[in-house]
Amino acid sequence: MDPESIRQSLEGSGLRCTPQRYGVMAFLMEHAGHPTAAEIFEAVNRLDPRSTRATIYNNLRDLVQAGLVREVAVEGRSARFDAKGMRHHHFVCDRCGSIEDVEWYEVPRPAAGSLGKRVLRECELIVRGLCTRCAPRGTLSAKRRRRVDT
Amino acid sequence: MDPESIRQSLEGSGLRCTPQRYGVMAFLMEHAGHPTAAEIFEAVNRLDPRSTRATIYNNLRDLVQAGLVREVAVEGRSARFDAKGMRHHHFVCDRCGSIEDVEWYEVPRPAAGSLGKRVLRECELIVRGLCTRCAPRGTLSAKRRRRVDT
DNA sequence: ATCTCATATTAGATATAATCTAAATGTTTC
DNA sequence: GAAACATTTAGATTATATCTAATATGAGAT
Repeated sequence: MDPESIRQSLEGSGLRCTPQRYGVMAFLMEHAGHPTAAEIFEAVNRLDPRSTRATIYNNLRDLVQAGLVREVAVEGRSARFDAKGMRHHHFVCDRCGSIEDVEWYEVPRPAAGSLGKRVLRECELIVRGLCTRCAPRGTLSAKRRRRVDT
Repeated sequence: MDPESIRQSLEGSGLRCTPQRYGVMAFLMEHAGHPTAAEIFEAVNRLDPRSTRATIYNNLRDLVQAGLVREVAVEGRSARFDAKGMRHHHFVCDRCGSIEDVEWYEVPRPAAGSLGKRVLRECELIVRGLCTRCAPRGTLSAKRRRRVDT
């Protein structure tokens, strides 16, 4: 990923290109696996410059607000983050919570009438199921399902 | 909402119809506003029988697992819960995090090829924007946006 | 009706995720 | 280089959810 283009997209969005912020953005662009904040924290801190947890969260929030990064909430798990590159939908694994991209295709929007006076901004599709790592093993039946490492 | 039919849907799913569990289920069926666990806890405990937080969470988990209730995760906010009645999509307010139902309509599923060996279970649409309470006031621009009461 | 036992509930502790605070540091503007 | 502003930091704090181990209870069997 070209460092200069990262710098430009940050500054183009009114964000200063600090080493820490650059690190978060660059990591997200190089790792499309939808990491959690904790994973980003760990990965970034194996390199330089190191960041504190608060800085990671601050920068993720700024990047999301600037529209450069998308945050995806998953039931019962930590949020995951995703550099907005090509448009795509999301596949969420019901078992391990991992997120993968699904090739983009147009989805019809709800009729204006059914929305009333609400303002529609975005329309996103979440596909749920079992990822390839989880599928062969099928569904867990244990009542209190334990988290699974991603 | 007919008490007997609630009892039956619980038992039909292999869940004992305890007063606490019944209370959670009945509350969700009577309040389609997608309450959070905390809201359910509060509401249920204004009546009898009272439940502890753990019981509310246990029952919500059991109900979700039994397929009677849906959990909806929202970025940066607590999970919300929804008795599965008629099929519908969800509208999430970007500003206050509230969830409203959007009339159901069929959405095309991703091509099998693009999913690879993943198992598709469900396909849900999330519509984002501003709810009627938030829309007139427009988008907040404050950098550190505060939570808003729902 | 009562016995039995897996299931459910409880209080409180604990874990996890995310945010806040206040001070220090870095950057830009004049 | 001083003022104004933005960012980072360490650590405390909050919010959300889960766990633990003891106790209670519902529902089928007797």
